[in-house]
Amino acid sequence: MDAYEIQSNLLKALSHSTRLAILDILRDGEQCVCHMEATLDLRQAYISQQLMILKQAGLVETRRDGLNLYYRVIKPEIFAVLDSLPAVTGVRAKPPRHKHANANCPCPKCSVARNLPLEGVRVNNQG
Amino acid sequence: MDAYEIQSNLLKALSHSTRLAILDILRDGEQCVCHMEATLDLRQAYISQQLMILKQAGLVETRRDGLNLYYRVIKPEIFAVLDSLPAVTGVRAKPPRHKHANANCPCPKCSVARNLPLEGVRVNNQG
DNA sequence: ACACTACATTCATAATTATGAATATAGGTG
DNA sequence: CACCTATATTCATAATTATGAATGTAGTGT
Repeated sequence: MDAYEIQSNLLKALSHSTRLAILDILRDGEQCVCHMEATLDLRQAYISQQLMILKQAGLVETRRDGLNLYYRVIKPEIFAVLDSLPAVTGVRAKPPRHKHANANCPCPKCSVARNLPLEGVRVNNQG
Repeated sequence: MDAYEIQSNLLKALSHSTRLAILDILRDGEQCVCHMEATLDLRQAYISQQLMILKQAGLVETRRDGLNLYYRVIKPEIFAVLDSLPAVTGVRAKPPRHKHANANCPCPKCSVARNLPLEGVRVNNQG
């Protein structure tokens, strides 16, 4: 496989809007699948498929913590690739933001972000 | 079409080894189709197809000069995209070089580069 | 061991892309 | 206008990708 094929394979792995969104989510560091599911509002199986493609391309890795699998980018250099696109296209995506209020993502990060009491802890309900 | 789709469309236009090679050829400025044909050793119709894809993606433009059509990149920013790839892949393609000695590309640039006498001009043949 | 949770995989098919072969066209020249 | 050259387009099909539906599996708690 010559250099151009290798580069084009990388580009193919990147050239999908869902995968671009996933990578943007991973800019802030590792995130679990359920987080992406809630953020992108897409089916879990679908996201998993896209994650597999990124994994096979050698762009992401996983870490298990209990039930949750956390994905992270292992080639931060791809962000330089992504960041070079707006100069060509003239558009810049604003990273998808998980609306914690509506989502019911059970992963630790989201529970905290949502400012919900942790299990077993109770705050006084006013109303 | 949202920003991610636009970006992924650009990436799709780039994610093909022949098109990457064509763009590298165009780094030095405009080139005619016959030049690419000789350089890449690919059929004319095939190259023309790839050029159409680059054109539809808004990356290249043409200029006619007599019989020859010269293609040039109109978004030099794409070179920044291409240049960001080696850091991820670890490989760097060396731009395809047209071997003037073997090729018989009739375009002006190539004739000159080959150091051949122009039409009608004769140098003394030794032998 | 059982049930549940978080995630992965397989299967099927629709959609798109890749690419060769053949043919068309536009511009130039005599 | 007839013909040549450089390039484009159309057609057909193989190959790949996209994506939903269904199902499988590993880890966790009881």
